[in-house]
Amino acid sequence: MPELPEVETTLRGLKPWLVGATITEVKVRQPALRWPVVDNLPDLLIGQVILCMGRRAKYLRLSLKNGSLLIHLGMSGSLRLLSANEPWRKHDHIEVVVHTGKRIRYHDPRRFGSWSWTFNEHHQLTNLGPEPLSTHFDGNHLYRLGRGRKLPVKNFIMSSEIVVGVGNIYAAESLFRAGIRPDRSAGRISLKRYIALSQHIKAVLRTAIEQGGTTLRDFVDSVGDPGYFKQQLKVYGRHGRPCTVCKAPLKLTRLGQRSTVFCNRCQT
DNA sequence: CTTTCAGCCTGACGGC
DNA sequence: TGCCGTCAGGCTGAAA
Repeated sequence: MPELPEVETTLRGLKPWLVGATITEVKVRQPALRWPVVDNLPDLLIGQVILCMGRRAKYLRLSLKNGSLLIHLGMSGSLRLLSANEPWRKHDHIEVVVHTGKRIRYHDPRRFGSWSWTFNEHHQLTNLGPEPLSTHFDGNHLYRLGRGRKLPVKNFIMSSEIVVGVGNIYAAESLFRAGIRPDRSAGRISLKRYIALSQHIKAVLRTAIEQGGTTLRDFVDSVGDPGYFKQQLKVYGRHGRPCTVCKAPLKLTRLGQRSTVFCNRCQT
């Protein structure tokens, strides 16, 4: 599934081909995504120049003169860069063609993703916490915002108003590396441990971005390879199997309707 | 205010 | 073999 590293990799791959290009064609075959795609999207985009592209949280933003397009890949979305017209595959929902002939295809079986247009500010981007890899995110930030909060620390670090881009996989992995139980209350964790946790979150995400950059470098031809970080996962998807540190069987629990794996001995 | 939870959607998988 | 239930997951908005 697209986590922050895949979104970042997608951005880096598409940018050179799209920034500065003029949109010549837009086809929406399936507008029923997370939110309905506006029906005049082609009119809004055709003839416009893509001025710049960026990422905020797990959103990709394409800035045009009149406004901007915000794309979220949801659970199963991917963007493929095509050099020529290709037959539409099942679950290909949207295509954007630019004047050079390059085209991007949006593919999303579960349709949890979104394409939203705005003339000014995207409301989805307000109330977002800092980027995890920025200097605005550190142990002090987590400690300060965690005071008085009773929810489990895993849910806390997965909240986008606290910090963005930490999904279920990376939350579990960084908590294991920091030795913190995922069900511990956010308000009952020391500054020292939050400093360690923030550092592990950064390290895990950085590694995954590097891996994405390696495995998905040719994402032009194949997108969404889910195996890129798998070898490095120490807890996610490994419940019942031995802890890599103490060999005790890893526990499975549910927090906030999310499956959560942890080591009952190493995480306290 | 904080926290919980249903809902969106398809494909994979297990049990019968 | 096929059918049916369950699960997976990010994010929102409503309920508690």
